[in-house]
Amino acid sequence: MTEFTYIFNLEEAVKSLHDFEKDKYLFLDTEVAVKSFKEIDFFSDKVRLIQLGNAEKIYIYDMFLIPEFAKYLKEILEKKGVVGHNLKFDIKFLKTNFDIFPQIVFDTMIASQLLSENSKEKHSLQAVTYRLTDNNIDKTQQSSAWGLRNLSEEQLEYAANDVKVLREIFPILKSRLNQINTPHKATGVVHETFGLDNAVAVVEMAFVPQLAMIELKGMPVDEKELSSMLTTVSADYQRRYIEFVRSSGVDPFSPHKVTAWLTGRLGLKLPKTQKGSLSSQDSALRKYMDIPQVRQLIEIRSEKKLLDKLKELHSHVKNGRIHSQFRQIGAPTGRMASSQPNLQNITKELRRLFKAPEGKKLIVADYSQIELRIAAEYVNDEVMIKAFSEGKDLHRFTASLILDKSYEKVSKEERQMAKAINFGLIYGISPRSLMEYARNNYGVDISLKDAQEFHKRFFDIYLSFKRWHESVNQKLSKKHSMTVYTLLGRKMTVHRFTEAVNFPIQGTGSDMLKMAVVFFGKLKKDIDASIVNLVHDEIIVEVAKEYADKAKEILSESMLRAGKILLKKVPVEFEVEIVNAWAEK
DNA sequence: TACGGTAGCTCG
DNA sequence: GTACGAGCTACCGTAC
Repeated sequence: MTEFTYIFNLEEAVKSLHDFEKDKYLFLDTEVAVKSFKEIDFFSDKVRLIQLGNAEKIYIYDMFLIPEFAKYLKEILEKKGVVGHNLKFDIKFLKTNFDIFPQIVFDTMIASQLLSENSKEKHSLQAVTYRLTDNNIDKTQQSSAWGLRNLSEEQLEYAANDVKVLREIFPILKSRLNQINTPHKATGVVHETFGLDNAVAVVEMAFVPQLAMIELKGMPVDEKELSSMLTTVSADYQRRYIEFVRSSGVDPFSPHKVTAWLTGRLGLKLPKTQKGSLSSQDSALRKYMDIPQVRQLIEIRSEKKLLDKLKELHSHVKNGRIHSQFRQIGAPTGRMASSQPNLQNITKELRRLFKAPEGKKLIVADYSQIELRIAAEYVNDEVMIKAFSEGKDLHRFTASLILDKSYEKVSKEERQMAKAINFGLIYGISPRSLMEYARNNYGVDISLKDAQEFHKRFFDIYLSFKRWHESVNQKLSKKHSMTVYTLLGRKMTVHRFTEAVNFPIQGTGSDMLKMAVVFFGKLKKDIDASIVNLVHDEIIVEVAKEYADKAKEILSESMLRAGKILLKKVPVEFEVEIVNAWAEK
């Protein structure tokens, strides 16, 4: 049994707050009356209960009965720290229902994810509680009818219990995070309020409310243009699909029938997939592009993809905006993942549909070659650091050294090839894969012999990269696993070579982006500017026209500050532009 | 009919 | 000796 007090009287509610006067932070949870648990609507669904607790007391406030209490809660929730599980959810509802926006938070879900050594581990409150305390909490009431006039004793007991377990898991998570030494000292209000010393955790916690606001704001989209494009593409696709089936007698989306037709009727030679069946993927067909039927097949497939993406986007538009969901730690590296819809893999062609509304502008900013810069800093490669310091284009620079020609004389194609080498080789790509990678991604044909030569020359030029790979290989062959860190101190135990070399680079990139977002949130103050999308090394801000220049300045300052904290030897560069649409840079 | 795995494409 | 990290759709085999 959990001790709690259920409060549905304003006077009693206000009085109860005296018990929290001395606390620096409180434990919080909310229960929401939703129309559909499958499709939670943060704008129209209503918060029923707000549970607040400290070390001694747990109060359950019935917000259906005392809505006026919100203004008192706003006072303390925006001033004190708040501990909760998956607080992005609660923050969004507190914001839409009561205009309450807690910013000093400790999220136990995020903490658990940061500590996790196993990517398959679950991080629900139930799972985390079970792992840390062996206490198996009952979640059957979670999706009960929170809109009922009279809540049952079970419901109230359940609501209080979530706060009780928060109280138990918080100190365990905090102390485990504090046991990890991070190269940068934790500072700021989150560090001070919770006694949280882990710099990565401090950044992640400060990021939670920022992400909540990004989701609520949504990405602006030109609904009219999206609809008309959908109509046009749909008609064109149907016409071409029918024509293709009529002339070839084959369904272009049945891999089995397509490969049989390509090899049998057209006499093509096709590579095998991993499981041994014939592959008809575009990269395998590219060399047969001069055969009209093959070209038509490729075009139909690509138009179908376009059509599907248009449909997906269209289905998510609400009042001219798309409110995608972000998982804050979508990958172990700290990168986010976006879904419903994924706004992180929108093609260049479709980016023009994302337009600032009337009277607004978009600011599109992205770090330049950030992973290479991070890699140079991380392995402390003098040659690469020098090249970056001199403001050289690294792809051109690599090409000039590998091909042994002057920097100025490197052709566009040679630069493209070096780009493939730079990105591939810092992660230990093999010569064979390099050859395929260069062809598939950069349209550059090189022989296996050339690939082997370039592979060797890359490591001869960038000696620290060679030493890095050797050292990782050595450690992994000695033991089954090794622990790797980002430049901020994000930690992971890895078992494979590729993970060991990728994690610090990609992870530092996400550290940097999250820090930049946190800085922007602090610096922008009252300017009417909101982040509307994040794509790994890119920040997109929507801002009122008159503040566009100011917001651009603040965004630049934020990105620079984040970059300079993590990169001491390599200069940070980024592009920032004020635009109407999220079109090509 | 529902679910899980794979292939193939998009992005950084 | 090995590029890495995601999401979404379609297909296909398996379980109910």
